[in-house]
Amino acid sequence: RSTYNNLINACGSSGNWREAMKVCKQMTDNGVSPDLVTHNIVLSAYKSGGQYSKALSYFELMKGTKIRPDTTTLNIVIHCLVKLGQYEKAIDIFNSMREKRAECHPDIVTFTSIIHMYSVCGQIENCKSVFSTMLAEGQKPNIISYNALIGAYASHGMHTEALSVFKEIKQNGYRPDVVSYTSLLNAYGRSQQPEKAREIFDMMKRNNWKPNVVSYNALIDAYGSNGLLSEAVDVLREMEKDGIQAN
RNA sequence: UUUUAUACACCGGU
Repeated sequence: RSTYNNLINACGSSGNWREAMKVCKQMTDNGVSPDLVTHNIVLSAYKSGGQYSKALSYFELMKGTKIRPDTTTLNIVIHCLVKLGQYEKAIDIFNSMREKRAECHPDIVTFTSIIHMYSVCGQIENCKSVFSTMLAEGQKPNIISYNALIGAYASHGMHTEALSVFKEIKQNGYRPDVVSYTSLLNAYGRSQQPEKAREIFDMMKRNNWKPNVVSYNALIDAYGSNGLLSEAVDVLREMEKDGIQAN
């Protein structure tokens, strides 16, 4: 079964969900029954292939089996619901997970997904409150959850709030990573402060992080969308000089 | 051992 699971996963995580499903069928044809991990891998295969509705249908089928979903299952389902804009349903699942007698409870991934969801649907205040709820429920944040919060503020140009989360990361003994810096950079780019964006970019380098193609793109965008076209082009050169392939 | 969360741009679809 592990062999099949690995094979399905190999197909699915490379975006090849059709192939993943073929292997899945082959597995049952050969008398090997899927387990919870198989189901999660299949859901994940649909998710990676952008087949969110198919994932939800599969989840419905799964409910008719003896295999109970776990937190990972529900996390994938929430992810798909958010992609489809079905925020209410995502919240329903989240709330049901938070009930005391629930079979599986939210973990750090669940909370991060919900923070991201509120960011996507523009309810930024809720990002912060979900983060606070998470802490109150004894779930320690990690760099990804912090980044989700910075990203939420950044996507709305709320640089002051983004910066305060960035500082909080350090105060709590974590180290901001490339995503943290790039998100903060975006917060400035989207609030018409390209020079501040550049400062963050340079700070990232000084702290021994290698900006990746996303970071460079973000800086180019910070300049470009604020009318500083020659600076934007200069970044492209800087990028080549630093050995980062433009995309 | 295998499954889930966060950053940019562009393009296409509804």
